[in-house]
Amino acid sequence: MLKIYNTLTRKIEEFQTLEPNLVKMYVCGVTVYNDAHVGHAMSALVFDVIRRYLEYRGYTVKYVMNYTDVDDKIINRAKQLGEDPLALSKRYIEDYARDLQNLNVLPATSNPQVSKTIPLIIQFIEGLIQKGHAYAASNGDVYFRVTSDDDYGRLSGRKLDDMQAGARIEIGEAKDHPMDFALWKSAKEGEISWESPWGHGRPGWHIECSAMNLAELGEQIDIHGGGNDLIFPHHENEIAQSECYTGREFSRYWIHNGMLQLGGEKMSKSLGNIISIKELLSQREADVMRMLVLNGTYRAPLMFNDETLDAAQKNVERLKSGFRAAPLSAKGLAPEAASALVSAAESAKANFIEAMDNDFNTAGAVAALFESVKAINTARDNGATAAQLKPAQVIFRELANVLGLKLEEKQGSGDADAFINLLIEVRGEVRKQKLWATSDLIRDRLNELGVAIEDSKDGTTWKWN
RNA sequence: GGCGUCGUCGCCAAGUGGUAAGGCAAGGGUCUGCAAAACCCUUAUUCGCGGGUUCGAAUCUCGCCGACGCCUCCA
Repeated sequence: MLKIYNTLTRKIEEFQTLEPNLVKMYVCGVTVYNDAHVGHAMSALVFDVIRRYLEYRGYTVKYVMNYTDVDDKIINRAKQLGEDPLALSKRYIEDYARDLQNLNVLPATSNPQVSKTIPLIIQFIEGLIQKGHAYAASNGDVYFRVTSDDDYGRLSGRKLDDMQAGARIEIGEAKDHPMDFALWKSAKEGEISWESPWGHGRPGWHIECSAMNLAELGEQIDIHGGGNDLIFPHHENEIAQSECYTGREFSRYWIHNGMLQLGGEKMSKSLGNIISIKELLSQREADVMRMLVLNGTYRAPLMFNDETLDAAQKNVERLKSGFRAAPLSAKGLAPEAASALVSAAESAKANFIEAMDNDFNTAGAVAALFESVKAINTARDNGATAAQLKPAQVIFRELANVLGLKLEEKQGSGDADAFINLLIEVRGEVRKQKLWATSDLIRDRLNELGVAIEDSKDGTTWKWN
């Protein structure tokens, strides 16, 4: 039985879907005006693993991740670059999609965009006004009336009275209540805008997600995800809008990932301490970033630095060792030992599922993977043939896939293989003659070129580092 | 100040009332000409501190200390 921590109730709850075997899941995507950073990667990876696991458990997952392509920051950046805002956001949408692909994140079922949801957003706002939950101000803005929603503050655990102290009203805003938030913003001169009953303008941030949710998944969804920095005000406001509009419970489960910590601080655009996904992937395999995330708790802050990345890289290397081939000359395992290997793999699988069922305990799941590796490597050391390793490796691969780990040995171009094999062969001859200095020279020089040599009783093998 | 998360081996980290998973690092060993890789063994009587509940607590409860996040755009 899958159990999930629900931010809304602050409890671990049994997971039950609205419709049998179908999970409707919405995850807040990014505002596309710049390169996505490793913090975005963490969030994307967390929800990718959740999605993969739900599918592994037999659910069909409708996975929606939006792009915010209309926003102040986009408009400002476009102005700076002298570019059309929608052209700019289109570039970064394509860019982010590539980043996600490079991180081995499965594509969403759909990626709605604000700019393509405007009519529904307007309709949504009109509905809220009709029901008395929103009002058009004199300046052309439309605001949500927070006092009209008795439940306002329920996700973040805040009371309206407590919130007022910190709230501030920007100059030019015409709110009835300081916490009222914009559903529609009137356009400034020369800004991108759409025609609406309230004049030219564009949607506020929060209404976009409510509208795209409705468009893609309907009135009620199973899981809403995002970073925990979105709990307030973004998700709070989404709940207010959606539930006031439809009169029904919006999302059953709210899942929030913790923030990536860079040098002890949260990484964010406003702090400027950013490492882009592209920078990271130019130095590390996608599996390394994924392992970093998997080895922690998705809800907790995650330390991102060279040390934690190195540790993650070693974990990845170790897991890869489980897929190494058996030597051709392997003499084979006794039947009991071979079946013990299969039981070990199946037991690891059971532990894996148990861990993942417990609020996606990926660290526990990774530990189960290490169990598999150990069993496989021990069997190989004891002389298991390729055929005997196979069943355990198949299970191991299945579990690695659920976590989205590729665990591929690095491939060279292929062109060099013949020459490397030749050098290995020559080295073999030299070793027969006990010319160790020459043999070690070849090994060292190949190592410098990224080729790792491994001698064993059964001959010499090599791989790219 | 308000809301929330969290403090477990040198480091990362699981554990959700029944007597401390896993990885890295470290030490010893097997294999090897020597390495590397892999394998085997060792490494927390103890879970921030102090009370309480219980036959029994890292796990529940109270207090304290400390870290972090949100309360303004943010994954």
